[in-house]
Amino acid sequence: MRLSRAAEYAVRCMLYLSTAGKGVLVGRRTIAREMDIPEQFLGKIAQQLARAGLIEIIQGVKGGFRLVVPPDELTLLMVIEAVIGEIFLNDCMLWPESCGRSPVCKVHVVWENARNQLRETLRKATFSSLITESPVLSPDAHSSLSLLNP
Amino acid sequence: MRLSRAAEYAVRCMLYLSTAGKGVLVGRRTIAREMDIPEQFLGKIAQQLARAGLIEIIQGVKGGFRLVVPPDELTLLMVIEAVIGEIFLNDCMLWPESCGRSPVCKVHVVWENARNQLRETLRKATFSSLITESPVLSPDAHSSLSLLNP
DNA sequence: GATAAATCAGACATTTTTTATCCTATTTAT
DNA sequence: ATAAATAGGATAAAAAATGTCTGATTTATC
Repeated sequence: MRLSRAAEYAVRCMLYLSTAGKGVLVGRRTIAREMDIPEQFLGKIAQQLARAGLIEIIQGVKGGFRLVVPPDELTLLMVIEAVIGEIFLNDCMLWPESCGRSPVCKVHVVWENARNQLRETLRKATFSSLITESPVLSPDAHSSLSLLNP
Repeated sequence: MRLSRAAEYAVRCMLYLSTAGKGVLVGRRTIAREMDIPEQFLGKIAQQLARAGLIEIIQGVKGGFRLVVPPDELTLLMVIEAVIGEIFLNDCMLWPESCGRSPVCKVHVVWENARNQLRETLRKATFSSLITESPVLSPDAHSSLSLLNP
């Protein structure tokens, strides 16, 4: 019932890119170092974010990632579902036909409500709201100052 | 991000016991058969439900399970957390000290809200409300009639 | 054009979690 | 005593998650 680490990494990455600003190119290594993400793993996650149209990946020397969606249109839900797929809280909701109890059973109604609530909460959380007046980096990430105070 | 099958089984088991009524003894094999749960696995799950004080396990010939809590006081939250532990949606909320971003970062506020909402929704869902006017058994479970129409 | 720095993409490895099952012991009605 | 039922620890099997390795590709720069 927990968020995967990959999704948590994705959020961290997008927080960093949001702080940098839409369209600003940041190297993969930089993000990995600043946000405590295994660099190769970040590569995999970035592919998913790119496929979802949230970032653009630039190859070659001076390559890296850049935010495509403006932070005030980017939501936690978009980032998380880009990585873990559409959120479902239980199986029978995902494959109602395999359960046989779905349309009639009130349990599924509860779960459906819970799911909708959760997704709505995550949809309301834009990255611009998440980075305002709130440090995104851990206290010991000194070098981040180069980004925040250019 | 999905509910474990064990928790789903637990819910099914409690739905059956709730239909039977508080204090009514039902054999493990019966529940397993009627609710499509592997019998040995159900045994394991029942131990957790018993430890949480939700059911009582009777050994010996004519043994089985019986509901301790009345269905109108029994909630989805109680059953699910008895099996999977207290619900947390992400790690940093569970071990804030390991993250270093917890108290300041707004992401965690969002997740905390989401968590509270989810738990509240599940807390409001009592088993008495879940079994009223709603068939709990799959259509092909003929033998269930012996329980429902004694 | 050659080189070096960067990412891509698929395969592979490792670890953790989940989902059971096996087997012996224990309990209890008859 | 016996037989039917569950307990509980050990173990197995499967699935998912978390990375890592390696060769290919892209691109700025010399």
